[in-house]
Formats: sequence, C-alpha cells, structure tokens
Amino acid sequence: MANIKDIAELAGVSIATVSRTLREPHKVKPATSKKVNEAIEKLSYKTNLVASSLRKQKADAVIVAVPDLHNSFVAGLVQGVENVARENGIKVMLGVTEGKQELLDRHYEMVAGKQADGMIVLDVNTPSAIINNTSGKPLPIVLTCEYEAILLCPRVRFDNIEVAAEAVSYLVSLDHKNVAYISGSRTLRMSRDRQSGFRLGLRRAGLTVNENIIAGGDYRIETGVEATQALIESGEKFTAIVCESDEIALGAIHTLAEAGLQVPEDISVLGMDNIRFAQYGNPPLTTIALKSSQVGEQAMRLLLDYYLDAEAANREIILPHQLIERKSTAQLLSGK
Amino acid sequence: MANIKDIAELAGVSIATVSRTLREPHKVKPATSKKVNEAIEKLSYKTNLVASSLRKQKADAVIVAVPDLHNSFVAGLVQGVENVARENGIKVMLGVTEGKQELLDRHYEMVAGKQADGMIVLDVNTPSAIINNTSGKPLPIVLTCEYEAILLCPRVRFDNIEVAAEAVSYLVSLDHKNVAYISGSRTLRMSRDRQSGFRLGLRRAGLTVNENIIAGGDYRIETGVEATQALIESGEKFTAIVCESDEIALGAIHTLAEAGLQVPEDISVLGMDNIRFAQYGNPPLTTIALKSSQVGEQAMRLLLDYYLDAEAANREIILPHQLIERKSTAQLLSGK
DNA sequence: TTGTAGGCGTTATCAA
DNA sequence: TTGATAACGCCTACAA
Repeated sequence: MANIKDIAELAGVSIATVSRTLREPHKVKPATSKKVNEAIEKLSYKTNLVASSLRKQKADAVIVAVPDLHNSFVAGLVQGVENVARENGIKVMLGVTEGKQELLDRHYEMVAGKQADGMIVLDVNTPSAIINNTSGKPLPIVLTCEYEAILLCPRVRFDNIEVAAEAVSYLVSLDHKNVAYISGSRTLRMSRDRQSGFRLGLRRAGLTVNENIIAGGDYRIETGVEATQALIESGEKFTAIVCESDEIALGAIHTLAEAGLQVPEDISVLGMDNIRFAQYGNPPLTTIALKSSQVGEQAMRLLLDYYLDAEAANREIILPHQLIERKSTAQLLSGK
Repeated sequence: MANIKDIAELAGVSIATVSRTLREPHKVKPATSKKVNEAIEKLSYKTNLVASSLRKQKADAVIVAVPDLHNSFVAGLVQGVENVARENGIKVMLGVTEGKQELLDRHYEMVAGKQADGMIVLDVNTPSAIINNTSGKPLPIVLTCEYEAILLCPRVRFDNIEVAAEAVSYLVSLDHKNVAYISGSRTLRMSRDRQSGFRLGLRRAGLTVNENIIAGGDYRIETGVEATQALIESGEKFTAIVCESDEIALGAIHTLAEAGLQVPEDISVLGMDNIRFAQYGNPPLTTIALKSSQVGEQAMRLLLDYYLDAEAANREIILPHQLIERKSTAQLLSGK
C-alpha cells in the first residue's frame, strides 16, 4: 500500500504538501496540487486512517452498545445512529452486550482506548465508567431509553409515563374499564415509568387501580405469549390489554386466539413501538409509535454536540410518541 | 489518559517491560510484572488501540456491509458476525450501503485505509475492489448469499436451487399442482437460482412448468402484499404459493385473508428464512429455515482463516437449510 | 530478564 | 507557498 511518502516522492514534493493537498487544498498552489493528485490517483493512495487517528487523537468513530439485534426496536436505533454518523463522516462500531455489565464496560474501553470517540448505549445496564465518574465532567456517552439515577450524562428517551397513560385513556374512551397490563421488566426504569403511567391513566379516568399487571422478563413475543397465558389462567376479568411492546402484543393476540378469544371483539390489545409488522398483524395492531431510529439519530447528534461542547450536550431529549389506531382495539360492547 | 510511558515511570521500569508485561507476561519476572500491574491499576491504564494498530499494522476490526438493518435476516447475519468476532477479540464496524455501489465501495476504503482488516458483504452489489482486482491475490472480503460472477473471493451461501426445489417438492407431496411463486428480485443471483430451483422442483414432479412467477423488488412484507394482489388479479389458478422470504409470505397471507381466502384451507403458503415471527403468524408459517446468523458466523470464520492463509480461505461454504412444517400449508382437498 | 531505540503513517508547527 | 521535523503511543528487534 502506497503511503504519503510514496506520493511525495512521485510528485516531487514534501509529505507536508501532500497532507496539505488533502486536508487544506486552499493552502496549496493549483499546479502543485495537480501533481499531487495525479500521484495519488496513480498509486491509488488512501489515507491510513489509523495513523491519522493517532496523530489527531480522534477516531471519527463511535460505538453503539445494545443487548442484541434481534429486536427491531434495537435495529432501528442502530440504523438511526448510522444514518447521522455517516452524514458526518463518522464510523459506527457495534457493541453487543447480551445485557451483561462486563461486556458493556469492555466496549467502553474502546472509548478509553481512543479507538472510538464516544458511545451510545441502549441497555439495561449503565457503564461503570459513568457510575464511577468523579471527574465532574460528563463522559462521551449518551444513554437512551434507560436512565436510572444518572447524574451527569446526556440522554434521549420517550415520556414513558405519558405513553402508558395515553394508552389507557384511549382504551377508556372505548368504554373499557378492566384493563390489564403486560410489562417487559420489573426493574427497568422505562418499564417502571410506564407502569406508573398505566396507574396514572386509570386514576385520571376515575377508575380503581387494580393491580392487573403482569411483568415479563423482556419485550419479546414469547413474553407476550406466556404473560397472556398467565393472565387468562389468573381468572381476572379484563376486556383490554396494554402491552409494553408490539412483540408482546402480537404474542398476546396469538395466545388469545388459541384460547378462543377474538381480538378486538372479545379483547382489545394495544402495543407500543409500531414495528414494521404491527400493521400486518391479524388484526392490524393499534399501537403507540415510538420511533427508535429517531432515538438513534438524536443520540448521535448529542454526541456530536458533545464533541463541540461537552457541557452544552449534557442534557435530556424527550422524543414525541403517537397513537396509531388500527384494528386490534374496539369499542366495548355493552353488557361485558 | 495515562500512557505506557506513565506506567513505566511509576513502576520504575522501561516501556518495553510494560509492553511485555501486557503482551508476553511469561517473559517478565513475576516481581516486575507485579509492580507494573499495580501501576496499571493505579492509573487505570488502557492500551491505546489506535497506536497499537498502527504499530502492528493490524486493526483487529472488520466491517460488515449490509443494505440496512430493518430486515431480520440481515440483523441475524450481523449478530452472527459479531458473535464470532467477539470470541476472537475483533471489533465489528457497521457499514450500511442502502444498496448503493458507492457506499459499499466507500466502506471498503476503511479496509484499504487499514482501519479494518477485512469486510463481510451482504448486498446486491459487489465491491469494485474485487471486480478490479488484478493482483491475482484474493482480497480480505467475504461475500455472503450473493455471488455473481466472482472469480477470486471466499463466500458463504445457501444452496438456493435446492431450497426452492424442496419447497416445491413439499407442496407437491401435499397434492398441489398449481404452485405460484413470489420472488424478491429478478436480478439477484440468489433469486435467480431459487427460480431455477422452483422450475426444477416442478419438473422433478413431472408437472408442466408454467411461468406463474411474480418478481417483487425486495424481500419485505409490502412486496408480499403487492405481489399477492397482482397474483389474484391475474386470474391464474393456484392453490399454493412459494415465497422467497417469510416477510413476503406474511404479506401474502395478509392479502389472501383480505381477499377472503383462507390459509391453508384455500391456499397453502410457504416462506423462507424462518424469522422469529414466522411461528407466530396466523397461521404459523411453514418455511425453509435459513439461519442467517450461521452465515455471519461462517463468514467471520472465513475471514479469520484468510488472515492466517489467504489462499486456503479462498473457498465457498454452502450452509444447510431445513423445512419447518407449520400450519400455513395443508393437503390439497380433492376437487380443487 | 530488562533496556535502548527505531519506526508504523499522519498531522501540524515553525521556519524558510 | 512549501519543507523539515517533532510528536501521537505502541511494539519489537537487538543489545546489554
């Protein structure tokens, strides 16, 4: 591979001039720059980005740390990060955590090791580096969705309390009075906020808050299946279910159908996320749209801001959500 | 950030000894190594991987280039790459191509620029670097699924001809004689092979090959919807559909249902991929499982082999597929 | 077993 | 407008 020295020799100039031709073309005489560019073309020279990084003390790369990619919410977030990163000439490194603190921390070492300029996190855990950060300065980390007890860290998330409260309001507007709730976690701040929102929604409607809440272990379709089975077996009375993800909702509909219950005639089901499959569900799923690609985009922007001004970027962005009415929810027939 | 020199000073040794303590611990006296490790701990030193890369002329990173992450087949592949990469201490950089040659080539420049050691590609395009490669030596690129007219390049894929042929055989074993086919592309080698397989399957069964093939533009659910509408409007007679992806199949079932056709009573539908949603379809989808995570894993292994021996790694891996019977296909009732 | 020193390929400062 | 040169932080012969 040709390096900058080879170009300098072939063009008959110094390496400084070659570098300038590449980075600050306006500072070099057109004739010189022409010679240099010809040499570059001829040897098909490409800047060695590793050397460049080392010298500039900047990697032009970020890490996006996520538990896995199976979930389309996660995939959307990564895609969002990539979009904004690419616009800005920044590379994205993938950090799968499997929900393990250790792996998350190991990914952060790439930031510590200067191989990346910052990290965007979507995970149940918080990087130890943040927790132990006593420097008084925020680290180049952006937290998304989850945001437990963090003092100094930019973050982007949804208004989870409102999301769930509006889900309830909508069902109440369809005359439902016995609303069950399937959560994806009992520990995540996001889930706990949504559960608070669920109760808030019921109270706003003047309904008694019964604890018809089933907490699953994650947001996958299997969780929806199991939780719905548990709900049915519990014998509790309900005419609608709020689910913390579309996958859970899809699992719920599936299980309800197997139990001989029709959606939405017998039970209304409402999801969250608005994944691509939601509108092709049977029936198409009513859901609250939470655009994960927006989360990724905003998180990446925050990281870019951070690079310009660490203090200014130390803030929280709350993204909008939107109810999308489809066919999995319906007016409660009187007498139920 | 503390660097190797700081550690050397604090431990009272040379930087060579520090480096050795990290890379070749057996070559250093335990007492010395203890001092060094204490210093490392104290200053929470982390190797600067950029400097290390530059010196070693090895990035310990690979790029995985994919059109986008919306598709779960793609996400699975990326996940597979990540798994094997992580086991081997290699970082994964994400390269989204949007199906554009230019972006794919730009991602390869990171390999050319030494920021990555190799690239794994799942895309409609082939990197120009391969096409223009006249060096006689294979490049550190592994192609997956797609493999058009490539002379010198390791690759991993499925036996697409057999995949489609078996799909047909299975439907024929259920007495179907009028089988339609929805493809995801008319240009991709993968799709063309599957179409060949479709015809082969019909011929094997002694059936006339009618050209009941609808070619969609991609493998998404929307394509299944549109193609199925076209199929219904065409007035052609068919009792089963082979779809080139589960998403297409899900879209087909959705559209069939809207047209008042029951699956599998009226029409059998068979997909490919076995995505996570397949078993929760309504009805659960019969499909040919193509594990994309395996593709990613094998591709990454091939790249590792390549690093050890470029020639030996210049080969093709063909992965197994498997028919999974669920409820979207059924015996054809006589008289249809 | 440890230390010295050169070099990986850039960028950026300073002087010419 | 250009060139010489000193870093960036690390690894690894080679010498001691």
